[in-house]
Amino acid sequence: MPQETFFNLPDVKRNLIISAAMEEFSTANYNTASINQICKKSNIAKGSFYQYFTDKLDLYVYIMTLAIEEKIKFFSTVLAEFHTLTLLEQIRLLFIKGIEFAKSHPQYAALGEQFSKENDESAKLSVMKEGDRQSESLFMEMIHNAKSKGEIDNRVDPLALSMMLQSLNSAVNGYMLNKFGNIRYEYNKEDINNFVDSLLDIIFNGIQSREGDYHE
Amino acid sequence: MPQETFFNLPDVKRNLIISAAMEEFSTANYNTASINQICKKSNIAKGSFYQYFTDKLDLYVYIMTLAIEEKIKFFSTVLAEFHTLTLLEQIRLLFIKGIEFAKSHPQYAALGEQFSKENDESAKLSVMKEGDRQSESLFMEMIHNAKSKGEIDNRVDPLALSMMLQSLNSAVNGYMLNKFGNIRYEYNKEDINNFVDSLLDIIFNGIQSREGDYHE
DNA sequence: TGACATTATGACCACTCGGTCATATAATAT
DNA sequence: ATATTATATGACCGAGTGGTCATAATGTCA
Repeated sequence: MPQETFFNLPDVKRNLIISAAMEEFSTANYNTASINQICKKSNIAKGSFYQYFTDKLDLYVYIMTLAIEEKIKFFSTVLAEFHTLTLLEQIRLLFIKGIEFAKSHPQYAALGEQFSKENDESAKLSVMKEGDRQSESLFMEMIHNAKSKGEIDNRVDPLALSMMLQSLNSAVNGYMLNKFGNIRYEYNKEDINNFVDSLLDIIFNGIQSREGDYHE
Repeated sequence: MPQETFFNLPDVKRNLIISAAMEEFSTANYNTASINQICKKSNIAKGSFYQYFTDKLDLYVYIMTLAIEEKIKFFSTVLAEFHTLTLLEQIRLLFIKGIEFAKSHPQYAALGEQFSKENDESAKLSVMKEGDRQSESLFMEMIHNAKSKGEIDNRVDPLALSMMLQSLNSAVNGYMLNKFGNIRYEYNKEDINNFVDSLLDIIFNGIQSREGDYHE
């Protein structure tokens, strides 16, 4: 955690440092990101930086924690109404909300992307000790719930499905980010919904030839 | 491409350099990987290195190209008999072979992992200019083939399915690598087969409750 | 043996890195 | 005005980076 000095800073200055750091860590990985650059971008002296943060790792964990908190806040309203929904609706909501988050918080999304690619194990561990961990078990919980309600077939392997959903979730985000990175979200809302529904259709109905209409 | 001098080297020495470089590039990303370390590991002087390769990028592209060629060689026999198989068999074969490749060529697999996480865009571009590109269109081709044969439902979105397969393919590999990284492959052959089949079952039949047996 | 081309070497260059520290400045309290 | 505390600063450190180059060693002909 940053020193008290950092939080005593005027808001403008503190936010400047934060956004400079976010820019750096969303562009480069832990080892490549440069404290010097962050200092330059935020117009503070090197010595000042080390009065706010004990070291590079301290800053890294702080920034990543901010991103995680923002994401949790964004998803909290969704999760609250989860128990009223079917598995299809739940997954759909998670996918759509994930894309929405990336659209409305591109900086945070880029930080998450970087983090998932991070090479430095100790940096990764330090961040994970601080928060998160829930998304993995979230899917598992959803699956078990749905199974007990008879929403999904008994033959489905929960572990395989969970891995599948996790993988798809991040793939969809990455895909959308690359594809529509610079276009305004509103414009593609329909496309995105259609794409997500196509994915869900595969997951729920399979790809094998089937006769007639959806037998839902 | 390396200089002629490099290929004139005695096999032992040349291979030592190659394996030292592979070790480095499978552990660190492009910017973090160190020429100095590679020289130390392979017992050559810095000056010698720069008589073999024009610069770091030259070495990087060369090493990655070797890995790609090895992977293509490994898959070529499989691809040759593809036209005789159903989509299910094709996908199954790709998944299983992918895991086998990672097991029997862990170094190459690690290089691929690193490459997929690479931050340096110019390094990535240089490698892609040199080879590859096929896996993306391979899935699409398979899907269109299967559709024309009536193997999969008309309602399935080819793009969504292609992305799904790609994503799952790499996820399965990463998952297996993490899970069984240090255990011998033979030991888990059954587990792996079962897991892949669970995934394929979901893809082909969906997860929605269905009555009776597989209606294949 | 001597001439010539090929390969090997490591000190050296300019640069960047994360981190330190003595010192200067500003703010607050007495 | 003085003493005390909190903040700001940038030169400096040791280490590592990719890359260069004059020089030394080796191999190959005549």
